[in-house]
Amino acid sequence: MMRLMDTQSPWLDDDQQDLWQALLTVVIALPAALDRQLQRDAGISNFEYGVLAQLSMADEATMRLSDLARVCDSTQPRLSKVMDRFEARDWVARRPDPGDGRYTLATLADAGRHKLVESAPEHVAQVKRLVFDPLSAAQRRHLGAALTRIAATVRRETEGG
Amino acid sequence: MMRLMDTQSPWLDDDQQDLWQALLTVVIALPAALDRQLQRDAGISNFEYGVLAQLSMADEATMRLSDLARVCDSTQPRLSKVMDRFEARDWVARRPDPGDGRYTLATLADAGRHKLVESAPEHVAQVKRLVFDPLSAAQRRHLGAALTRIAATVRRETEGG
DNA sequence: CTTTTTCACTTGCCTGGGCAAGTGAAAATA
DNA sequence: TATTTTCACTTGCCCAGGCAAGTGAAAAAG
Repeated sequence: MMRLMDTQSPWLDDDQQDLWQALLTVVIALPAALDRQLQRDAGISNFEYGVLAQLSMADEATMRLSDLARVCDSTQPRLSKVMDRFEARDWVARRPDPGDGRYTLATLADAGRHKLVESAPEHVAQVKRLVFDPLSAAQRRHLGAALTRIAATVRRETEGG
Repeated sequence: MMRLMDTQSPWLDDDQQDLWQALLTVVIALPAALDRQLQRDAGISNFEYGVLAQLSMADEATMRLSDLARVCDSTQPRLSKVMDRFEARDWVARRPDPGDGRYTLATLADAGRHKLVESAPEHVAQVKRLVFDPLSAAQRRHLGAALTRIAATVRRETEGG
């Protein structure tokens, strides 16, 4: 029930239903599993880890908050509050962009980089165990290609409104 | 930086990094996009939609809460609070399992089924647009296979502790 | 039969995050 | 130059969800 087979119908067919269920499990349970590991071992969330990692990869470990929000798939208020916490622990520093006072530049501080380097190995191991180990090399390639397309579509949806 | 190429290293190589970034975007931005659509059009979250859908597919539209929590990848407190809201709107009814008073049976009520049927078309259309339309038939098969493996691994992680 | 343990579920407390309104800076308009 | 609009970011209010403690029922132990 709740699904008809006609390909033109508004419903999903059986194969689509299976894919969709698997994707739902992944988008719900995978972040939860990553959060549990990082919270237990490092006291930070998966999202916070991502913010530190993105900053660390930027030139001079510095980015505008709006750019950082975009690459982290974050809203501005959410990132703003994460930066409040990070600044309180001296993991990052904020300052107005000298070129345009509307922007704010965030720079990863030593303590923040240390936190990232310290928590990375266990986190990466968890990612490998949950995502890469179950797949063959070919499956990884296919998965990467498919996810890249979906990610691009979702990003357009998010930004375009 | 933050990534070395050695396959034995604790880091991800470039291809893995790309896959991982795409997966992060999907697990973060896809639920957000689904939530926005459902919240706007139906006033419910993606998770709440999933609860209604799972119940609707069960025999007699009735399930034990613990089973429902499992198929929805939910904790028990989270599901318990969703059921509070649903019961307040007469979308579901809860009663003790006659066979074992520790379990609670949840049954989808008419109003709940109506809500599901009413909100399904736009939601399914959104899923098709964001997930299926960007992919070829072959990519869908490959994606389904890969996600099924990852989902199984994550479920084991979640249940096994 | 009584007591203890093990369940399934719920409740309370606290934090994270969404949205909408507020602030301050730069650009556009007059 | 003065005013308005646009932009990047922050703040306040509210609600969802995680965790740990609490409740009530069934099984196990005595």
